[in-house]
Amino acid sequence: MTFRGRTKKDVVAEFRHAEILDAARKVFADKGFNEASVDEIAHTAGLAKGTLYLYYPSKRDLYWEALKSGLEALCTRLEGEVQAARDTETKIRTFMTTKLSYFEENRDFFKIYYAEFGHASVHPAYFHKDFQEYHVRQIHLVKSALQDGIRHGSVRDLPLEATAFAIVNLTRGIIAQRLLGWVSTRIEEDAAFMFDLTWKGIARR
Amino acid sequence: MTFRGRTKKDVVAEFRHAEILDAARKVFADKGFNEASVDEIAHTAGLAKGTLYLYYPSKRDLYWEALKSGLEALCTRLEGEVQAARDTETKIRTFMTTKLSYFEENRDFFKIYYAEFGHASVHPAYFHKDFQEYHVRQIHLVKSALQDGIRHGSVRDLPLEATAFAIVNLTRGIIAQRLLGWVSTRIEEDAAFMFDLTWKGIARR
DNA sequence: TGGGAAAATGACCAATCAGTCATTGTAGTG
DNA sequence: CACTACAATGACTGATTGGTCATTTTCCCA
Repeated sequence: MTFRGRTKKDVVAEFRHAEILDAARKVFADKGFNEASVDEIAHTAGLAKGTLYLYYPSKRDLYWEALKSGLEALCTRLEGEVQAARDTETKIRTFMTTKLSYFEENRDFFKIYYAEFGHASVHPAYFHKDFQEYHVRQIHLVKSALQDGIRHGSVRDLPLEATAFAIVNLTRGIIAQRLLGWVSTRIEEDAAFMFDLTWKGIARR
Repeated sequence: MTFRGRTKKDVVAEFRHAEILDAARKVFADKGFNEASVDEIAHTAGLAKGTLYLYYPSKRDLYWEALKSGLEALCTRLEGEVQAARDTETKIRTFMTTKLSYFEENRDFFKIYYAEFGHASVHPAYFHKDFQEYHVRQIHLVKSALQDGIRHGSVRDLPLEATAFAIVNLTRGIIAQRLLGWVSTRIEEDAAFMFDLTWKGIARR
């Protein structure tokens, strides 16, 4: 019996993959790559170590898949919501708030994601490159919004790349600060203020 | 024979400590904490492993000392130069440019420094707290400058903490981007633009 | 229900490496 | 020069852990 070409076996395998990624994300976020042991990830997923190796060929691969699946979901969501926004102001605001919401729903993922920035230089080249790609996608999204804004006159003439980077980076900062528990303000306040500051900085007057 | 109460032995010991920290910074920056072996650090410093343990009690301690000495120097320099600046505008600009210069002279240190942000949550509590202290010192410096600006009317009324954080974070972003080699623009351009954006965002009009 | 295939298991192996310490080298002193 | 106190060494050890694979369990179909 198959359903859309997928056998029951495929469904089970897919479920296992997702289960393992979830466990991996949890443990990697808690301990970091090196301190996390494959045994612990397996047990968190309710499996034996050997089983885990039937689904992922190495610890590194597992790590990268856990990171990548989160990045893919984040980027897709950002692209969807930002592109749906009407004007530049809303697009920029949406970028910030969407990312913050995603953070609140996926703290584990963000811990891994931001830890990776500090590490990218020690990882193998192929890894680094894929990682960078996701960064570029986000920058590109903001750049497009800014370009529209400049064309329509709501945004002053600015170097696109640098401005987009500043916006992505400010958002990053708010999240990183909260990950480290160095802040007690409400997240909406932070977001609102960050947007105000940004808009004052880039809007035409 | 002593000089200001320090024997020749003390001088040699101090020199060894500095030598080892330098080597440690180099290797940790290159490989990250876990991939760096104590053996490699010792050999980079031109010593045997056992000797290194005469000066630092553990790999972790060595790591923290390498990080801390750099942080101390950075903070001292920032405080000196920023407080010497006359008006708020110059203070903010000085904060940014001084940090960028320090980065260009101490790439190794910054690699460790920024890698640590992603890791702070997995390190022991005492470590985390000391690390945070240096962050607070920088935030405080910028906050004071902003407060002066508000008092004198050059800066609009803003939430100090959040604004200071945004400024520190923007600077961080410029540096991080360059560490990762994701950028080809001249650093002075980046700095000038970043300041322009910030000042437009915070100045009274 | 029985048999065969696929999935799951966890004891095991090999490699790595932080930290130790018995031994060797050296500098200062009388 | 001889002696001592301290600095330096690096072979060694114990602990950890990524990855393997022979064995056991589960599942499915005839």
